[in-house]
Amino acid sequence: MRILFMGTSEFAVPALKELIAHKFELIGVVTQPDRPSGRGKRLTPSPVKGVATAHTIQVYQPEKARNPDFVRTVKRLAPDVIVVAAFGQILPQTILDIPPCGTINLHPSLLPRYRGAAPIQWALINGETETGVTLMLLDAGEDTGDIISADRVPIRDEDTAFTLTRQLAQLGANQLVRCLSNMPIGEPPFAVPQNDAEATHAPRLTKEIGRIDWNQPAIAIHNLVRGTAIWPGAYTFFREKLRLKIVRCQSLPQELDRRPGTLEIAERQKLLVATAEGTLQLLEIQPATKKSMEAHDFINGYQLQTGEFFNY
RNA sequence: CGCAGGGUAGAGCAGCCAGGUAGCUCGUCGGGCUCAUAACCCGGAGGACGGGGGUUCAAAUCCCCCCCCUGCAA
Repeated sequence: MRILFMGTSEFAVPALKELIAHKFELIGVVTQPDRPSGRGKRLTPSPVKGVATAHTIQVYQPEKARNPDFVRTVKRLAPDVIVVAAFGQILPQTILDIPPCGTINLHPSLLPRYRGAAPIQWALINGETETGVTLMLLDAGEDTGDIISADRVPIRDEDTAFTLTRQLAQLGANQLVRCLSNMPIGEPPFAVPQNDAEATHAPRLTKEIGRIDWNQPAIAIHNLVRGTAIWPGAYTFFREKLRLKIVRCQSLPQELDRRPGTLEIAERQKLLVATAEGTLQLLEIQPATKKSMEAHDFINGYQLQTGEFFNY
């Protein structure tokens, strides 16, 4: 079975690796073009490209998937099935029509919930206690295609976008291998339509979403920290201009009886912040321009005093 | 040539602009106080200030080159 893989980010890597490990016939890998990235704007290949080239698989990097040249290329490759995972571009119907077995997409949520670009992040931000990864047939809509299968996983309190992404990526990869191993010949796998009435949307995060509002309950802020961990991070401002990213924290039920955003140092080493409801204990902090550090070191190095506050 | 901050005791920071015996908080070691302590008091160890050159009577501080770290941006 001729498989064309399309993916870009870290989430797609386990899927590609599993396909390689199980010796599926990969006729090519499509990924986003190398982008200027990182300090100094060096041209950087996507994580998926790194894996593909390491296994000497042909790589295609169209600027636009709907580009006629690229569509012709896909036709020429004549894939039986296209597998998509975190590719980052909308595929035009002209491409979806090509593979006789359909285009299979790996989506890290329990569809129809959390359709869109940032399902893992929003599930965490919303404080969900369960999520999953869904295998579906891509259609013209955004994550609206028929569902092939889904795996559920509980979200633990210590989960962040990092841990969940890693976990769901691996689960999804296994699920994909299972599906491809049982594929019918010459036609798409069995799938059932989504219930659109239950659909919710998980749009791409923006930098502004990471800005902490201390007038929110401690639990909500803690969830924001977990959900934005990969990017943009949950941040606030200290002593007027210093941007601080909260890397790790914990929400406590106790009330500080201070204005939200006010700091309190407890037992010489605990960094507490008053919120609208409950208290947030900061465990790990990263001031802009510094490496992330323990709250304890932050208190010592910056000579923190109870009563100081965060601007927001 | 994208913008910007930084590398000073085990950790986090100050000192650098206006060169002249290296400082703060924490940790650590020893002693004391205490029923006891992560609390408090006293004392000690630990740093050729990222690397290399230069200027100077004198460089953590001024000049040049290199290495490394980080935030933003993408």
